[in-house]
Amino acid sequence: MNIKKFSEVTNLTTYTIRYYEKMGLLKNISRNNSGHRWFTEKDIVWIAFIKRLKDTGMPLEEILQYAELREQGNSTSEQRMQMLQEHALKLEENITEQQLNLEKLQQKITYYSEVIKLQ
Amino acid sequence: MNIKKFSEVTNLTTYTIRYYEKMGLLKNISRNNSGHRWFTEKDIVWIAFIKRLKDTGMPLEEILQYAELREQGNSTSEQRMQMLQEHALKLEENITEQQLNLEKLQQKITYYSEVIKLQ
DNA sequence: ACTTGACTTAGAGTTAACTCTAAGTTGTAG
DNA sequence: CTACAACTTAGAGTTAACTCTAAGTCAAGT
Repeated sequence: MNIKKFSEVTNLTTYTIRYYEKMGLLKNISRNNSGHRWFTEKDIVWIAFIKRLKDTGMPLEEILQYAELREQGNSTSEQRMQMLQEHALKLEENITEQQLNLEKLQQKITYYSEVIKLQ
Repeated sequence: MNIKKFSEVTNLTTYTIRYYEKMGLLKNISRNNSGHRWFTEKDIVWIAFIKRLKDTGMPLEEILQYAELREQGNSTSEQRMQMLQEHALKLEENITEQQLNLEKLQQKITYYSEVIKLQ
């Protein structure tokens, strides 16, 4: 598919897609015979994974490191696994923290509803 | 306490504290007789709340709106409660999403450990 | 009196992650 | 064969949230 279609499928703007390619997150994107990018299923899967890492708070620079290890093939599996393990641990901690934050907010909301009742 | 001490207590740099004041998040900070800011317990509590909103993904602009309602006194309690309710809802959704993300990452880690075992 | 160090201000600089512009090329429809 | 839309590139501009600089004031210690 062309970049327009890919941008619809991935929900990224064409700007962002080219930016990701320029910074090295997307490699070996094939081109059709008029020099335009041609994206495939594999690219969709890879972008989905990038988005998951990003949405869970991994900075693009770190995702780039992962991408570069991936580029080097199977010999880097262990390093990549380790990156994911560390990230998953941070994520777990973050979820716990957010659950506490949510509780505190709900307490404050309850407090507000008491105050409003008395007005 | 002076800004140095306040920065230690709140874990914000003095730059950030002045920035928050300049943008309107901190109002009516008192001054000592040489014109230096003088922070109190109330300011610590308020900063802690700002940080909670920020850490749960609320942009400073929105926190500023909240701060301005707060400034206007009790008549805005209902609006503030509504802001918090909407925010808490988003946070709840986000936590659910992150839990799914964590599961997916853990699946990937499991997959990696299988691959590595076979190498 | 003078140095030192913490404070003050306005405003400039930085960083991450986009987002856009300008100038040019290519493929298809009329 | 010409208009037009979609693509290409390099590089500039934007936004949020800081982060720092420069130039100055002030209080305490020697």
